[in-house]
Amino acid sequence: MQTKTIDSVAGKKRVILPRAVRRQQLILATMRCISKVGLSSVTMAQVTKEAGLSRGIANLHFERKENLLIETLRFVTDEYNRGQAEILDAATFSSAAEQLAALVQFQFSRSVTEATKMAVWFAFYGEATSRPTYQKICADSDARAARSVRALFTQLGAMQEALVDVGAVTDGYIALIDGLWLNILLAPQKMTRAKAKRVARTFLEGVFPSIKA
Amino acid sequence: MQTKTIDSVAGKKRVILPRAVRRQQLILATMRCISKVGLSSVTMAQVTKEAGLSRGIANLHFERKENLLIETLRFVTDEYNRGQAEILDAATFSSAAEQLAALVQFQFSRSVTEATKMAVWFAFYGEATSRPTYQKICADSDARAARSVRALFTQLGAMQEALVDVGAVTDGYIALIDGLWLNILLAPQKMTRAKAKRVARTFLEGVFPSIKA
Amino acid sequence: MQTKTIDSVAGKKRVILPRAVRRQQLILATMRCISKVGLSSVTMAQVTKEAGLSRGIANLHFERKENLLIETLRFVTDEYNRGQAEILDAATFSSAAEQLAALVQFQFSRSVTEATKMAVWFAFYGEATSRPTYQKICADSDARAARSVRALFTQLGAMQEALVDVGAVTDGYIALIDGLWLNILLAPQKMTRAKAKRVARTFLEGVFPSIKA
Amino acid sequence: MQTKTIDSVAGKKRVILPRAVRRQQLILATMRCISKVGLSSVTMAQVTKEAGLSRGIANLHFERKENLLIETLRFVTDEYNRGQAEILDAATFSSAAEQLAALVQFQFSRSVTEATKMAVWFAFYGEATSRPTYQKICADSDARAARSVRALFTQLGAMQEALVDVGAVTDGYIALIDGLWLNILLAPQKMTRAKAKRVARTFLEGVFPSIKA
DNA sequence: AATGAATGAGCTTTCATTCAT
DNA sequence: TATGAATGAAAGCTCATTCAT
Repeated sequence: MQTKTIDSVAGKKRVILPRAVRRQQLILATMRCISKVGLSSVTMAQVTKEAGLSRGIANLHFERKENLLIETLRFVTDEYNRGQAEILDAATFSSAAEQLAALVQFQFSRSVTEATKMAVWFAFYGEATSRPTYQKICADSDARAARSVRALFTQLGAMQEALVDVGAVTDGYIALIDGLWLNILLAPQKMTRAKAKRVARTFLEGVFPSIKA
Repeated sequence: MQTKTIDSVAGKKRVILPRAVRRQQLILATMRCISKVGLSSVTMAQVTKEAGLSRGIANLHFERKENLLIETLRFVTDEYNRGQAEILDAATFSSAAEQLAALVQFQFSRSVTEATKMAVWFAFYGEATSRPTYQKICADSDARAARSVRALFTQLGAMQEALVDVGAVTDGYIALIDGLWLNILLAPQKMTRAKAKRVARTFLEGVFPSIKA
Repeated sequence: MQTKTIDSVAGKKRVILPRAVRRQQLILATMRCISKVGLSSVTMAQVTKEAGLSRGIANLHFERKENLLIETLRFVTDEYNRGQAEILDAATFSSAAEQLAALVQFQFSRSVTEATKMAVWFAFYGEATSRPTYQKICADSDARAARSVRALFTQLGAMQEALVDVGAVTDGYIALIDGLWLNILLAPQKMTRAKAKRVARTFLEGVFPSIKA
Repeated sequence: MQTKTIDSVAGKKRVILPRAVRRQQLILATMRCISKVGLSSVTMAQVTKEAGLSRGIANLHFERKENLLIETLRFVTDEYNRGQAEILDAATFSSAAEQLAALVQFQFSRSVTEATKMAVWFAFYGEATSRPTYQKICADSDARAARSVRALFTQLGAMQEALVDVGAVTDGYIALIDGLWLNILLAPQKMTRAKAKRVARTFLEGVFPSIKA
C-alpha cells in the first residue's frame, strides 16, 4: 500500500557508504527476499525495505532490477566456487582421499546448504532456460566446479585397481550433489545434511573403494 | 498429436468445446510459455495467445492465474507419475532387473526429458520454497515416485549377497535422476539422454551387481 | 509476477465504445491538458482523468504516451489541413479574390484560433527540433498548407499588372500567419482575431492590389 | 569565445569560480540541452554533465530547476533585446532607412538565428500559455521589442506620402519576423537567412517605398 | 563553494481481473 | 460459453532535491 507510514517517522539519518558495501547490502537483501517470496514475486520495494534503505538506492547502484538479480546470482555462484576452490586447490591436504572428504563436508556445510542460498540457486536454475544471462552464469559456474572435481577424481582414479570412467563418474557425482541439494531445499526434514553427506560418501566409496577408512 | 486436432477444430468465432479440452489447451500453452519466457514472466495474455484463444477464456476456466499455474504443475507431475507407475506397477516384466532397465529408459525418454517439460518442472521447483501449494504438489509427487522406486529397490536388494541400505540407495538414485535432469535442462548438448542413461545405469550396477548383463 | 486482490469498489458503469471514439476522447482530453499545463507537464493520469476514463485505457488504445502525443499532433494538423483544403480546393468560389478572403476568414476563425488548439500547435513546434517525428509531421503539414496557398497566389499573381515573386510572397504570407497566431496565443488581448485579419488582409492587398474591394 | 576560456579554466576538482560565471556556464549548457532534447526532456543531470560540472551545483546556484529555466529564458530574451536596442537606440545611423536595414540584418544575423537560440525561444513560447512566469517574460520582451520598432516605423511613416497605419504595420512586421524565425527553426534548409531577409525587406519596401535603394 | 550519494514522490507502464456484449 | 474492451492496483524507473562530506 501507498501510505506514508512508520518509515518516515523513524527520521533516519542519511548515511553515506562505499559503493561496494551498498551493493552487497542490496544483494543480501535480494537473496533473503527471493528465499521468502520467490524470484517471480520479488519487488524492488521489498528488497530495499528488507535492506533498510530507500526506494531509489537500488536504481542508483544497479540501474535496473535485472542487473541486481544478475549480480545476486553472480554473488552466490562466485561464493560457492571460491569455497570449493579453497578446498580443491589447497596444498594442505595430505591425500586426495582427505580432500574428497573435505569436499563433501563443504558441499553440505551449513553455510552452503542454508535455505536462503539453496532457494536462490534453484530460483535462478528455474529461470535459466529462458534467460541467456542466467544460463551463462550457471553454466560457467557449473563448468568451473566440474573441472576441479574431475581433476581430483582423475587423481583418485589412477590409484584404483580397476579402470574408472572419470568423465561419467564426475557427471554422476555432480548430478548427485545437485539432486541432493534439491531434496534439501524441497524436503529439508526428510533430507538432512547428515543424510546427504552419507549418500554422497556411499556413492564415492562405491567408485573409489580405496578411500574407505 | 492430440492438441493439433483440437487446435484445428478451433475455428475463428465462438467455438464451444468441452471444459476439459479447453483446460488442456490452456495448460499446454502455459507449459510452452513457461519454457519460452520463464515462470516469472508468463502473462495470461501470452498464454491465451499461444493457445489461440481469447483473452478472457483463461479466467473463465481457471478463475485465477494462480489456479492455471497450479493445474499446469499438476498436469506435469501427474503425467510423470502415471508413466512411472505404468512401469513399476506392471506385471508384464519377467524380472525386477528388467523393470529397472525400463525405468531408466522411461526417465530419460524423449517424452519425459523434452525441454518444455524440464523447464516447467524446474521453474516450479524454483518457486516451491515460497509457495506452499507448489511445495506440496512437488513433495507429494516426489514421495509417490520415491515409494515405488523404493519398493523395486527392496526387491532387488533382497536378491543381492551383500546388505544394501535401500533407503540411502533410493535417496541417492532419486537425487541422481533429479541432478541429471537438471543437467539436461541446463546444458543439453553436454548432458545427452544417452549419457544420462549410462550414468544412471552405472550407479545402479554399482549397487545391484546382479543386474549386469 | 503480478497478483491482484479482488476488491471491487462500487464505481462507474463500464461502457464499451468503438476504438475510434475512445481514441478521439483521449486526444481531445490531451489537447485540453496540454493547453492547461503545457506539453512538458502532461501526465497520462491527468489526460485520462480529464477524459473521465480509467487509468489504463490510454495504454490500451495508444500503447505509449508518445503515441498519444503524436496522434494528438496529427489530429490538429489534419484538422487544419482539411479545413484549409475545403476552401482552397473548392469550386464554389466565383473568384480567386473571394477564395483569398475565405482563407483569411478561416485562418482566423474562432475554431482555428481557439486557445486550446493554438497552445497544442506551438507546444509541438517548441519540441519539434528535438523530436524527428514531431518535426516531420509539422513539416509535412506546413508543406501541404504552403502548396495550396502558393497555387492560389500564382493565380492571383497572373492577374496583376506588375510581376509578383510568388515564392517570396507565399513564404512571407505563411510566416505572417504563423507570427499572428503566435501573437494571438501569447497576448490574446493585444492581438485579437479581428486585428489579425486586418493585418493579413493589408499584407495581401499590398501584394495583390486587385483584390481590394 | 568567452565561455571557452571559462571552460578551459575549469579543472577537475573543486575549482571555485565567481557566482556569475557558474550561472552562465549552466545557462549555456541548459540552452544546448533544450536544443538537443527539448524543454520537456531536459534534466538537471544532463545540464550539469553538459556543463562539465557536478550534480549538485545547479541547485547550489539556482535552488530549483524552474529558476534555471527561467534564467535561461531571461538570458535569451535579454540578449536579443540588448542587441536590438543597440541598433534602434543608436545615434550612429545617418537615416531611419539605414537603421531599418541594420535591424533586418540583425534579426537574421547568424548569432540571432542560430539553431540553439531559436530552439530555446520557441521551446519557451510553447510552454508560455501554461506558465505565467514564461508568459510574462516573453510578453515583456515582445513589448519592449515592439516599442522600439514602432518608434522607428513612426519616424519612417512620417516620411511617406501616403498615410501608414503604424500600429498595424508594426504588428504585421513583428508577426512576420516571428513567423520567419519559426520557419528557419523548422525547415532551415528551405528558409535560409538570406531568403528571410529578402522577405522582410520586401514587406518593409511595400510599406515604406522610400527606403528602396 | 563544491561534490555526488541518498532520498522518495510521482511518473509511465504492465497486466490480472472484471464484465458488457 | 466465449470475447475483448475496460479497469485500476502495483510495478519499475526517473529525477529534482537534499545533505554529509
